[in-house]
Amino acid sequence: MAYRKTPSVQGRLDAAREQLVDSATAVVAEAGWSGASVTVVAAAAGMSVGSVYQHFPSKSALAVEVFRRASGREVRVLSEVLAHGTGDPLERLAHGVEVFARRALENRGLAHALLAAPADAAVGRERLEYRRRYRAAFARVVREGVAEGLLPSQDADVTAAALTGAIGEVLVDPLAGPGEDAAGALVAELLAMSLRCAGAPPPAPAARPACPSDDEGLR
Amino acid sequence: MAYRKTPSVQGRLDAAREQLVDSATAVVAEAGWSGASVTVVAAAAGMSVGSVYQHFPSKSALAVEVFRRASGREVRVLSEVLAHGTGDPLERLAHGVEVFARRALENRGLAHALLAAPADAAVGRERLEYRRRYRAAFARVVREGVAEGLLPSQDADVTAAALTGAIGEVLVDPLAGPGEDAAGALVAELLAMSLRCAGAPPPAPAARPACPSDDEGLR
DNA sequence: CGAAGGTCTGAACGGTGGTTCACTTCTTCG
DNA sequence: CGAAGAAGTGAACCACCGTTCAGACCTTCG
Repeated sequence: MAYRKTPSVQGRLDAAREQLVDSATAVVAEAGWSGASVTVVAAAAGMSVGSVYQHFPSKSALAVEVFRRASGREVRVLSEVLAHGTGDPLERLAHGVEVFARRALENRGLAHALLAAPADAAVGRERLEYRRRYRAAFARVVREGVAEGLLPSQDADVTAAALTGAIGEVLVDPLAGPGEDAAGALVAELLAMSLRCAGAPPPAPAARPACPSDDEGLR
Repeated sequence: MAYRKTPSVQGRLDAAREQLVDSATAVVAEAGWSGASVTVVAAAAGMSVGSVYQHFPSKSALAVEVFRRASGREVRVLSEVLAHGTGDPLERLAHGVEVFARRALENRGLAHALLAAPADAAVGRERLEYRRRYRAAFARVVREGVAEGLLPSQDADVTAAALTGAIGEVLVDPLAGPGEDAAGALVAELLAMSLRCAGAPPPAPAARPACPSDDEGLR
């Protein structure tokens, strides 16, 4: 034998793979799945088409990896907030919705690709799986809220599905357009809606003890 | 001239076009947009590939027609119930959600194709438009509810988007599997969730004004 | 009937885009 | 250095699918 894989080579290989996945993610966020042809992705990663197939057996496999990484990040963040955040279940739910929505709004392209954009079959299957995880995370905190008497008895899975769908729907459409300041208001509304959806007691009408956030017309 | 289009010929033509759209709809409901190649659709309609192009200038145009017809039916039914049904806005909202969900569950394949399945760009654009209509219909009744003091002040568009998204999400996944009886329970839960989402007063606890909201541990 | 002018057919075409592979370039180690 | 063998390249390949078109077949009316 006159050649063996040395650590530096392996490092370069790993880095190239990383670079490939990152570039592909950027392309997907920018141009959607349909715009992410092997040719384009390879070019973005600064490698040849053939090299792509050194790292992944097929375009589908690469797409799935891209999806998993990005979705994995989001699920992790959301779960963390919902499960191990501070405050009672309601506060955590509120915080979770806000974080989820804010992150999505900050990277609309990627969010759209992950949540809604047309994708090939393999990615579609993965998407179902990850939606299930979003829902599981929401469902858990809803169940906790019910158990603690903060929320009315309900089917937590349906509520969780609704939250996932609702947030996705609100985000998919240019409801807020490219606006940045509108995003804040949108998130606030989304949050209020989410709490109602889970059956949290209404904040304002009950009594306004210490909530000075009345609509003072500030756009 | 020695030939002019006679009514019977025109009738045959129209019938063929109808047949084509219906068959295409069936194929889409069964196999999704990706399974609806021109070849397959033509075969299903009992005509040759070439004839398809006598009725539509392109595959996209046919797909859009299929989408419009099916979605148009749903929007019409939903709007009718929401806008001109009986009862106050809350009752109409409840009824609307139920009708929407029940119809979708009765034809999951088509519902999925209309609401969620990957489709080509033209259909995607159309989908955005129709989602807007669903939302407009929901938003209207929510606004009425707010105006009549039945619902708390809120951004009706966000709530409407949430309802659309929530129902879609609940339907997309095999939450209820192929079950028939489970559908009833699912619709009931969906309905309760929708009312909460819009901020309708809780049904059971409200009825007991004397603050008897004790958690009696029921499940 | 038969000429005129439709409708209908399906094999062939062309564009797109994933995949391959013969070849070049680089790295390792005796 | 130079043999061995991996990494890297990109033009060619191929499968798929929407679209076309030359000809077959049908309907109308003088």
